[in-house]
Amino acid sequence: MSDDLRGLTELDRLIHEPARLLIVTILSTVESADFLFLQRETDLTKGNLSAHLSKLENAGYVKIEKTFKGKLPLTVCKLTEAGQQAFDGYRQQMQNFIEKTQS
Amino acid sequence: MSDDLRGLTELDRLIHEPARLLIVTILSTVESADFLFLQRETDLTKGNLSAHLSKLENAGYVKIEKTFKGKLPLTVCKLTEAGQQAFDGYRQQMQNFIEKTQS
DNA sequence: GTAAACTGGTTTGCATAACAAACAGGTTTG
DNA sequence: CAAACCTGTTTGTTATGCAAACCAGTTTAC
Repeated sequence: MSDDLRGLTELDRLIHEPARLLIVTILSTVESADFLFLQRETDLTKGNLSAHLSKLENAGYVKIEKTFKGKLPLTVCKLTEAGQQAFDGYRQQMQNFIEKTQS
Repeated sequence: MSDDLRGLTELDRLIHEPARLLIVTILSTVESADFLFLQRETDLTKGNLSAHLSKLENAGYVKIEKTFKGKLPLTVCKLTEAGQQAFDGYRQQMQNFIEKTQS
């Protein structure tokens, strides 16, 4: 295979998934975000968002803190250093892909 | 959701899949390519390549012609106009995403 | 001349993953 | 105190990627 394209086979699938790419992108622009804010911003269903966040948490890309806002549960999400690096790396790979395929 | 990121939710999943993105990228650089050439270039298994090509064909992104080279079967693949447009559109969306998230 | 190995693929079976509906634990409202 | 609401999680279904197994035909070896 042409080396220029090798990167495509190494894309981080966890970041590559559009819903998670959106979540991570949003998280990269804020200090932290709570569950309902993320739901509004992403338009995902709660179930879907919950599942994606769990995957990102298991990967160590997002840190999730459960607290309370008054008496109601509050789930606060933050991109970790590893998450930020994975995001940066992904964009770098995509940038490289686009450059290599410039028409 | 911030409009800058809206595009992420509209990504063409057919192109977005890394294996197919690789196939389409290769096809965009050649007039046509036969099955075994694509297999060597992509490093996919035959089964996998066959399945991905079928999806691209069903989507109208790739045209597949079955002929013979001597007495052996020969499967020739070409990116269609629709496929080229989908590929261009995908790169445009990704380019836009990268620009909007420039750090 | 036929069995074995090879060629060029396709189909099948399985393990993951995305998605939304249903559920759950707690709280406020009437 | 029951119904509706809030903030999420779990469950069931469907689709997807993957490679092993398969298949039709061809060449090679004996």
